[in-house]
Amino acid sequence: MKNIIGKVISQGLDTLIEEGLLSKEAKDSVHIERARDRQHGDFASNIAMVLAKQAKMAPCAIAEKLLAAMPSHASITEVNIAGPGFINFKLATQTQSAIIDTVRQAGEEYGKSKVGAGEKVMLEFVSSNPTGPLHVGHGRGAAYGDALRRLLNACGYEAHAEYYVNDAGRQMHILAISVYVRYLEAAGQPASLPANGYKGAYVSDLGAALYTNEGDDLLLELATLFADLPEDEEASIDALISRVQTGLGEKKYGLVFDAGLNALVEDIRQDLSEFGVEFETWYSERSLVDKGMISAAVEVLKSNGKLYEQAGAWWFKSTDYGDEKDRVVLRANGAHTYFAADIAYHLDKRQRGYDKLINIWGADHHGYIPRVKAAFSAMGEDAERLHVLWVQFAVLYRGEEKVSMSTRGGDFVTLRQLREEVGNDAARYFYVMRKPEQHMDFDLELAKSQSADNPVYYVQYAHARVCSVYRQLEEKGLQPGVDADYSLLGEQQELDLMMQLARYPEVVEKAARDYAPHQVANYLRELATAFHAYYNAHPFISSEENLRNARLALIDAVRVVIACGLNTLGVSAPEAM
RNA sequence: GCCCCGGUAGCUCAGCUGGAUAGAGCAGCCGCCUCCUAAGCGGCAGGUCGGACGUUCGAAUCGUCUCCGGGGCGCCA
Repeated sequence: MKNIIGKVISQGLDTLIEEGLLSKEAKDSVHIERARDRQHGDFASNIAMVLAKQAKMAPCAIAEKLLAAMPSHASITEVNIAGPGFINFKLATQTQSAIIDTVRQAGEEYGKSKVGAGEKVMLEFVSSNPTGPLHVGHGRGAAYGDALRRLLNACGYEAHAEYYVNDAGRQMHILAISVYVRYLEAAGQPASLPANGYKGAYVSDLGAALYTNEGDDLLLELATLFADLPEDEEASIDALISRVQTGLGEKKYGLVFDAGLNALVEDIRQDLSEFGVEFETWYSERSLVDKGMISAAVEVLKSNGKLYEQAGAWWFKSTDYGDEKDRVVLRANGAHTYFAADIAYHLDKRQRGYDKLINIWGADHHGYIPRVKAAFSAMGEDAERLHVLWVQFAVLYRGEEKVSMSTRGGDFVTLRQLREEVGNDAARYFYVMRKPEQHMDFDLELAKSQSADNPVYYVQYAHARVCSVYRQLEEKGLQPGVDADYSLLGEQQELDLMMQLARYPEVVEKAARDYAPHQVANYLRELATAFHAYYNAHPFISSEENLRNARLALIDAVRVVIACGLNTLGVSAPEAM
């Protein structure tokens, strides 16, 4: 429809250009949008106002000349000039109603496009440290990342989801030590968890399970283990880690370490899977180390002249790329930093053939973005290929009270708890209905007690209502007709619905381009509103067969689009509620 | 101190590649089930788009400054 109008305007401009009123560049400025207000028609163009300056004419005067120069078209029933110089177009009903068949024929393919042209996209998200179960903050990243993947795939990209498992850092050793202390307790030993160890109940469960499996094999002399630990909390736990490591030896320590790691990764995987979020790959940080990829990456940077040595450490010149300060990649003690691993990881993503890399990080990591982009460039990659998006935290409230969230302290609401309370659909919709960079107040009391007010039900209800109408039809022994006369659909609500249906592919494309699934959620609410209004205003199962068939076809198209949209968000479209 | 994100109706938020009277949900008030699910619909009320200046025919939208809220600035991950 837009194309038709564009063509008409373009032809009109050609005439004016020939007459010397406008220059050839005028045609580059043609912009057509859907009219905001019904009264303005269906589409509008601001071309006359844009060209006013260049032509040294009043917008309305240009509009009038253009109007006279534009050829008529069967699909356009009305053209007029309004406001400061908008040209409004009204389309023929039969042109608009064609969308009904378009939608129904496309089915679940409706709205999909090929704009991505098969570009391989790596979407990395959640990637929470496997030191505890996912909490509601991670849920937002999961819902957002997965919706984005679905959106990109709908637009012809080949998007894969990856979870980067941080299984190589100090935090994992702290988890191991926490599990070990709980193991000792399970063995009846009077051990005590360091102040900054992981305190969640799941750690006790892991310790107890470890005792069940290994018995007394992993016991160490308590007196020497806990004697004379440094006063500083961090130093203390580091000392404890190294004592347990040497005391147990590599193999036994590995048992303890893996007991925590494997159980938690599996727990996270299952949690996400139940949430409808599946990852193509789970990428281990340790595997980067084991394959020597970190040293390889460091060597590349060294040979590119991007590293220098100072105070025994190797620094990356990220300031050359606009970062605030240079960053350490190899510490004085020889160990690589997390940053070094990340450099190798991003290089590996490219080497695995991904054209575009999208990372979704929590807001607490945003200061980290410049150095990663810097390193990416320094490796000879195009920084434009790397997009780092970040989601703001969901600040949790229980009524008026803010809920503190600390994984170490074990005081947090898990994603699983949230899902059980409000259900997957409500949780997912709630998460993605806000744009990611918006701070989000997540009131648990509200989500739990008033879950029926969640907008997801409003949209799902529209879908269920259409299904219900078709069930009613069947009960009355009627069949939806094959031939429907759409010219009977002239009611305002019917035209509104057709317009909404036609808009869906544009919404999907824009949402994918903006990395903004919330735009789909907003659209669905608008479509559902239009449907509910229609439902209340007009009976569908009317006695007049032609009208009935036309209306049934229209609402079936609505059902199809709602299902498409909900699916894009990872939310189900129930046939009954 | 520097950097990033937010500041739009009582509350939670859309709108932001400039465009016509600034939108939705919730909360409030008034109506609507002999009729396809009332998890619904119709109506009323509610706004200095944080503030100032600037750019423009036109600014919630762009620029500069400023105020408020949140976050980030490790040889942590």
